[in-house]
Amino acid sequence: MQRNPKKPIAYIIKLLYNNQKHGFGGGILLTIYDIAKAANVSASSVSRVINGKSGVNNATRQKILQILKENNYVPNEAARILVNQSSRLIGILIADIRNLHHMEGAYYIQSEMDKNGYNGMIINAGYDAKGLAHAMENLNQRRVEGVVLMGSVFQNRDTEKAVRQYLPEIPIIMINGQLDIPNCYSVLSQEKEGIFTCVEFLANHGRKQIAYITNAPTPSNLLKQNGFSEGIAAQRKNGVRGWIYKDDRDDSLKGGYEAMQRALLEHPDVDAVICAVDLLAAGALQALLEKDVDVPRKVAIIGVDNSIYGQICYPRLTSLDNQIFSSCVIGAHQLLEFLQGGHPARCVSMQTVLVERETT
Amino acid sequence: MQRNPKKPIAYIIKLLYNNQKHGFGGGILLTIYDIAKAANVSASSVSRVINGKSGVNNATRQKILQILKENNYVPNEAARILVNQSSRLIGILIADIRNLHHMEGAYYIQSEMDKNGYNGMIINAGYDAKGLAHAMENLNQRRVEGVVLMGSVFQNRDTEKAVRQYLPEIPIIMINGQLDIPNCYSVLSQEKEGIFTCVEFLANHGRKQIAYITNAPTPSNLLKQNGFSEGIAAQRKNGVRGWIYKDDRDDSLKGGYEAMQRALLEHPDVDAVICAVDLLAAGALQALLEKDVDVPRKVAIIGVDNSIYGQICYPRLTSLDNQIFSSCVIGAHQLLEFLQGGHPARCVSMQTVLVERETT
DNA sequence: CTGAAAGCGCTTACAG
DNA sequence: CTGAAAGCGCTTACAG
Repeated sequence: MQRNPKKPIAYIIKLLYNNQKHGFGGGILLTIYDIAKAANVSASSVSRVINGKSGVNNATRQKILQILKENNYVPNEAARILVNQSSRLIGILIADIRNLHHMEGAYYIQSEMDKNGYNGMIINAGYDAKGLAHAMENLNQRRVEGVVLMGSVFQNRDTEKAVRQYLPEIPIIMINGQLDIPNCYSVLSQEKEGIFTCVEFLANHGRKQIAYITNAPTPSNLLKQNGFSEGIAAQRKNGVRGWIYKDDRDDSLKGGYEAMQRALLEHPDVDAVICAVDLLAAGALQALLEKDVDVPRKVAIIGVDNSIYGQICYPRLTSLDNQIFSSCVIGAHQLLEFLQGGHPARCVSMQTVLVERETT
Repeated sequence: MQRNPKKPIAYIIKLLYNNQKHGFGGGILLTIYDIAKAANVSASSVSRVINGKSGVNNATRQKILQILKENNYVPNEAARILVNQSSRLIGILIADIRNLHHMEGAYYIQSEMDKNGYNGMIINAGYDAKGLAHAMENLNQRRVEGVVLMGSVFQNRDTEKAVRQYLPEIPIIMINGQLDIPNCYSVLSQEKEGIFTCVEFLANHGRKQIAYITNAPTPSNLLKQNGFSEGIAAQRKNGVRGWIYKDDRDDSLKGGYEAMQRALLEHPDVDAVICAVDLLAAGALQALLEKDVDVPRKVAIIGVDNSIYGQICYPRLTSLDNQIFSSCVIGAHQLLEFLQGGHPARCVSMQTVLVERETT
C-alpha cells in the first residue's frame, strides 16, 4: 500500500531524511517540517499558510500551497488541539443511539454545530449511571467544549453528579429536560400542556372514555401523564373519564399492544387512547385492529413524537409533535452563543402542535 | 462555577504557582505536573501509575492514586494521541444518520469496538462526493486507525478516490459492499440470492403475478433487482410473471405507496409484491389497504431489512433479514484483527433469512 | 516577510 | 524505584 505512486517531493524528502521512521498505521504521514523542508522555508511559514494567516510573501505562499496539495497534507488534529487549547468538539449524549427520535435530534445538533466549525461526537451512553459517568469522563478526556444531553432520560441525580465530577466547567445543553446545575441550559417541549390539550381535543370531539398508555417513567413521560390526569380532571364536568396503563418493557410496540388489550378488557367502552410515544400507539392500534375495532370511528388514537412510525401506521396516526427539530436547533444555538462568549437563555420552552391524521 | 468546593491540594498548588493561567473552557484543568507537585514526585512517576505500569514504590503509588482521585484528574487525550502515535479511534461513516437501519449497524460496530478499547466516531457523510471527501479528510486529521463504511451507498468511484486520497494506509471495512482498493475489507449480505429465493417462495405459494418495487439505485438495490429478474426468469416455466417499479424520491414510504398504486393500475391481477426495503413495503401496504385489497389473501408482500418498520405494519410485514447485526459484528472483528496485526478475510458474505410474518 | 525557539500535556528510554 | 530530558506535531510571540 503506497501512499502515492507519484511520490511528490516532500514525501521523498521524508523518506531520505527519515527513512527509519514510520508514521501512523504503518504508513507515512507528513508533518509540517517535511513540507517546510521541501519548500525550503521554515515550519512557521508553512503553519501560516495552512492557517490562512497574513505575513507570507505571495510567491512563497503559492509554492507552499502547491507542495501541501501535491502531498495531500492534512494537519494532525491532536497536535492542534494541544497547542490551541481548544478541541472545537462537542459531545452529544444519547441513551441509545438506535432511538430514531433522539438520533434525529443528534442529526440536527450536529449539522448546526458543523456549520459553525464544531464537530459533534455522538456517544451512546446507555441507561445506567456507570455508562453515563464513563461517557462523560471520555468527553472530558477529549476536552470537549460543550455537551448536549438528548432527552429527559438524563434528567436525574446521577447525571448531575457525573457533570459535577467530570464536566463542571463547560456548557451542558439538555434537550427536553432540566438539570439543577449552574452550567446547564435547557430547551423544553411543553408536552404536559400538549397532552392536556389532546384530552380537550378528544373531549370536544365527543370522546368520553379515554385511556392513556405510557412506558418508562422518564421525567418527560411523567409530565405527559400529569398532563393527561389534569386534562381528565378538567373535563370531568363534561362526563369524561380516564384510565392510565403502564407497560415499561423495552419493546414499546409490544408494550402498547398489550396495554391496549388490557384497556379493552377492563373498559370495553373506551373510545379514545393517548399514548406517550408513537411506537406505543402503533402497538395499541394493532390490538384494536386485531379486534376489528373501527379506528377512528369507534376509538381514536393519538401518539406523541410525530415520527415516521406514526406515518407507517394505517390509518395514519394523529400525533403530538414535540418539536424535536426546533428544540435542537435552538439548543445548538444556545451552545454556540455560550461558546462565543454570550449569555444564552437558561431555559427556553416551546409549544407542541397536534398533527391530525387519520386516527382522530 | 468552581471545579470543586473542597479544593484539593493539587488544585490549590496549581492556583498558587500558576494563578494567571486558565485551563480549558475558562476552567482549570490539572496536568500531570500539578499532580506530581502535589505528590512530591516527578511527572514520570505519575504517568507510570496512571498507566498502571510497574516500577513504582507501592506507598508512592498509593499517594499518587489518591491525589489523582481527589482531583478528578483526567488525562488530556490530545497529548496522549500525539505522543503515543495512536488515536484508538475509528470512524463510522453513514450517509444519513437518521437512517435507522444503518444507525443500528453503527451501534453494533461501536459496541464491539468499545469492548476492545477503541472509540467509534459516527460521521454523517451525506450522499454527495464532496461531503464524503470532507468526512474522510476530517477522519484523517483525527488520525483514525480504521474506518467502516455503512451500506452500499459508498460503493462507488468517489469513495475509492477519497479513500486513496485521504485514507490510503488504514483498513477500511465496508458493510454490504466492496471497494476495489487494497486496504478495503468487506462483509456482504447475499441479498441478490435472498430476493431470488423470495420469488421462489412466492411462486411455491401459488403467486403468479409479482411486482417488484425499488428506490434509489444503490449497488445493493441493483443487486436485489437482479435477484428479482433472475428469480422471475427461473419461474417463467411455472407461468410466473414479474414487473419492476421504481420510485427513488427521498420519502420511501410515499414512494412505495405511489409505486403500488401504479402497479395496481397497470396490473390489477398482481398477487404479490417484493419491496427493496421495508419502508417501501409499508407504503405499498397502505396503497393496498386503501383499495381494500386483502393482504395477504389477494396480494402478498415481502420487504427487506426485517426492521421495526415492518413490525409496525398491520398485518405485520414478512421481511428478508439481511443480517445487519451479524454483518457488523463480523466487520468489527475484521477491523480488530487487522489492527492487532492479523490478516482478516478480505470478504465474507452471509446468507439472508426470510422472516415470515403476516403478509405472506 | 521569515525563522528559531518555546511550549501545549503527555510518555518513555535513559541514567542514576 | 525515581527523575531529567527529549520528543510527539503543531502555533505563536519574538527578534531580525
